[in-house]
Amino acid sequence: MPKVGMAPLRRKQLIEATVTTVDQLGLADSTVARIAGEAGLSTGIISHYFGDKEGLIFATMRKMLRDLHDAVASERKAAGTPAQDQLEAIVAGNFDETQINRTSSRAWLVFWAASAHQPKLARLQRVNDRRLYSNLCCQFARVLPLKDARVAARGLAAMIDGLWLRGTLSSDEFDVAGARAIAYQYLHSQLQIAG
Amino acid sequence: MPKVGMAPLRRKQLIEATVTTVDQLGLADSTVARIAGEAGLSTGIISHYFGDKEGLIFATMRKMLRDLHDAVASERKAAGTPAQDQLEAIVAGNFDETQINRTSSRAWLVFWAASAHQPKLARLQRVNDRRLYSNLCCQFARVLPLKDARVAARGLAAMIDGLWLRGTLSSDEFDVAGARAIAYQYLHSQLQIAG
Amino acid sequence: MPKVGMAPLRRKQLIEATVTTVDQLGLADSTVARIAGEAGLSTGIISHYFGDKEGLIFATMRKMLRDLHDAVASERKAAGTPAQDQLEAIVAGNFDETQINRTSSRAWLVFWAASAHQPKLARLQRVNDRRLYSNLCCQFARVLPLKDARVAARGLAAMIDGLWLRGTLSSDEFDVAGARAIAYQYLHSQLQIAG
Amino acid sequence: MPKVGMAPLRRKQLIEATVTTVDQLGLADSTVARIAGEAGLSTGIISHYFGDKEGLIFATMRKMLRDLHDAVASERKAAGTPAQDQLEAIVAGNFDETQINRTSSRAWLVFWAASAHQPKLARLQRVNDRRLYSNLCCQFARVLPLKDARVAARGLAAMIDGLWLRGTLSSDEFDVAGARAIAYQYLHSQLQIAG
DNA sequence: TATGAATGAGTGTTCATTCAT
DNA sequence: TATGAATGAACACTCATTCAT
Repeated sequence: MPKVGMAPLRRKQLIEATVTTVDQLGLADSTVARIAGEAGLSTGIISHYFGDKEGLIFATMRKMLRDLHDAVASERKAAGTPAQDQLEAIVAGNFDETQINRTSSRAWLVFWAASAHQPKLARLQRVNDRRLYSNLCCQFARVLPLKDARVAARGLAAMIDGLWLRGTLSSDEFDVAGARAIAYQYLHSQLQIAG
Repeated sequence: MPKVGMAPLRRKQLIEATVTTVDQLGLADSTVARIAGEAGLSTGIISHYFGDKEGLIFATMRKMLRDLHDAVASERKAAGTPAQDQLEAIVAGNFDETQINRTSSRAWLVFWAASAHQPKLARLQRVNDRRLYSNLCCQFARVLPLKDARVAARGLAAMIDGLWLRGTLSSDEFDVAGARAIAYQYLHSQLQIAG
Repeated sequence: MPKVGMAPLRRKQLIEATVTTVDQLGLADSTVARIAGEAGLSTGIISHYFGDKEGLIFATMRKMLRDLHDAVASERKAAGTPAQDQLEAIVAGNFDETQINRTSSRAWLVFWAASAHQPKLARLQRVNDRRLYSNLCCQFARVLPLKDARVAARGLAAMIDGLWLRGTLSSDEFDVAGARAIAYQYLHSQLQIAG
Repeated sequence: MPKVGMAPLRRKQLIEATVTTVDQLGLADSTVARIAGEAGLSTGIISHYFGDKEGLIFATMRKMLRDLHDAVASERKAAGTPAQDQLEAIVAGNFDETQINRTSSRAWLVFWAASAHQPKLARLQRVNDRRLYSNLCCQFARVLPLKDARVAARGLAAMIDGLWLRGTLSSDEFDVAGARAIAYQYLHSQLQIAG
């Protein structure tokens, strides 16, 4: 008799195996056989649950975006309501441990690059970009003129992504505290324009 | 005697075809046949001049780094000697037209991601990272205490890369002027700490 | 569950197809596509069962050595215990129908030549050479002084291989009876040294 | 002005480079580029002097046969006229230093195997086989009934080839003296049948 | 629900050959 | 006479996908 309710478990297993494999080998060398092997399952299972490899990659990137969203939401919930608190929470969420660990961040980089040539991934990535910008913009607009808020949002978004990118590509350990400090400093300098 | 002196021309042709193809199709779909076809040459020529595909990719990334270096060097030569002028020149060089055009910048992104799993590319990319940081640090150190200079350099490097990354991934045209303004503003805010 | 227990059948099919193809075309023209086609299978199956072409060639040579060993063992089992009987059985085994038919013997020649430049094949071939020599030496030593036994063994081994080689390269049908007679005559002449 | 009379020199250079390369790499890995490189010449030169690769291989095998013929002829000339002297000279010629050195003998083996699937090489090899047999037969027939002479010739030819084959494939140094002794012993045993 | 044997199109690479010089 | 740049067909091998079980 077939086991029932395996679907969510299998999907989770396969997505985690994909992140791990992509981190270790890159997207080009992440064959379905290796991903399935990493999950301790057979190759056929992937088409069973995700249609094809592209579907698995898509689901994996979507899951990572959801995790990032959750990390930010969690920080914001815990923070105070003032604009500065909320902005700091967004920064903190983006540098959350779940986001900047080696495995995740290298997978992120790979998916970003892939999104340049895969419309479906590009759509996901763009939603994410826009959300970060619009979240920042919203908060800055509470205390800055809209024009300044937009610039500040763009600058802080770039700062976050840039710190993350350089941290990921660096051979050294990601200096999270330093990165956060730099982002906060920028954030505060933008808020002081208001004062 | 056979045609002589073709080597530099052929190498240039093939490297340019690689950038074009990588921009259009991504690294995964940039087969040697397509690159050679883009260059109007045969597949065999690639191994003739670059050994194998990896050699061609490596040479292409190195050429892009050289171009970036040239763009920065050119801006710095044209700028005044004060730290602020030199720092602005470094920013300007990184947002030079040759660097932020769609073709180049998408190829850049692809190579960055690839460097995460190809040691040879990683070395090139790391040299580049370090050079940007060290150039910035050097100039900041002329007017800031070393500790502050380091933070400012890390922040500005991240800002440059972040603006570039978001501009590249965005579906809209790269707003160079806006990006430069944001970077300059950050740069100036860091210098004012000194004053 | 997928079809199971196909492995031994497929391996057998592919090895036989290899012998056939090597006989007909030589090793250089025995492409994996042709071997797979001869077996009525696809090219991918070769790497599935043998890793790569080299693995298939190795397995094929090993199988041929096993067949030769079996032919000799079978003759020796059927023969009497005296040294002369055993020696004749060894000769007979080497000229067994399974060994001197056109297909096998031409494949043998090809593998011998290939073993000169492929260490793995060389090892197989050397084990075979040594076994023939040591089997002969053992039996001769029962009735001859060791020194004479060694010479006789080397001579008879050479005679067997030489007759086989010339029979294979000849354009005429292999005259097995004649070859066996010449080998027996040499064998008897060596044994008479004892008497 | 073009150099004249280079043809014989170039042909010699290329043939020697072919023997060397075939010994070191085998026929499959002896590309025209490597052979030409070994000779210190360019690839184009081969088609210039030999038409194509096949022509070079053919010329090389023919040269080796000529060398063998010369070695035997030289020994026979130096030997007495009696049948036994002539037969011993034929054996000696076949085990001449020029024939059993590692380079030559491994090239021989390769060409033998190749002749199984290349009609042009097969013709050369067959002429050689027949010549050895017929030379032996001729001499044996001077002292033995024709029927016995034929058997003796076939046996001695096989003995010579077999000793050579096993000496070549062996990992140890070729024991020429031992090989010659075994061949002489067989030769003498055949002649004694007459007495 | 899950397997993994089997496929065959697609890839990077090699190499004999050609030919302008 | 001699070169070596250039070609493109042929090759071994990989891998996403299918499907009988």
